[in-house]
Amino acid sequence: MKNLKVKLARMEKDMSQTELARRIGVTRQTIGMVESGDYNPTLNLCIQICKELGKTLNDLFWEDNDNEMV
Amino acid sequence: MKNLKVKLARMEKDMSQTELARRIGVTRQTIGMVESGDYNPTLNLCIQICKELGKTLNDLFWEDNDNEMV
DNA sequence: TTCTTATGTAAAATATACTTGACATCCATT
DNA sequence: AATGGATGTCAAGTATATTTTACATAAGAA
Repeated sequence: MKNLKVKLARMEKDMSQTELARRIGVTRQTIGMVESGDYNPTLNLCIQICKELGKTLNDLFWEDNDNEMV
Repeated sequence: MKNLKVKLARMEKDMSQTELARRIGVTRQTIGMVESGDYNPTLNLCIQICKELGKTLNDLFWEDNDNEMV
């Protein structure tokens, strides 16, 4: 299942996968896999993504709150 | 630097490293490294630890809130 | 004392995260 | 039509997370 939350947070910042990857110091492909794959990234990678996108771990990587009521 | 938050959360549940590891399906050493090492665990491992200990990613793995005021 | 449980640590093997390089498609410009 | 930016994907290589096995110490119970 896709991680739409990362993708959305990135697009809200008007940032390309390539740009996000460059800032973090990983490859474009790695970002792609985080967003679109059944993938198991490293905690440090998650944290760096969060910080670059101004989010927290719970925001982007904690269990899906997609169907959550406000 | 140590991750005291995981260790504390585990001890609050009166659970040994071995028991936590067994429930999660990893090795005792892995739990030990998470708690006491400069270590970069996998997101899935972090999530499983959180769920077993009744905590969230932010609780146990987000930046240190140790000096946080309540 | 002896036995057991909990923990720390270390070296070698295995599994897998991440890189590198490449090719393809789609879409917006020129 | 042609160029460039953004994304998807794939195969092979490298780095590192996790396992396995093992040994050691400390503390509590029998």
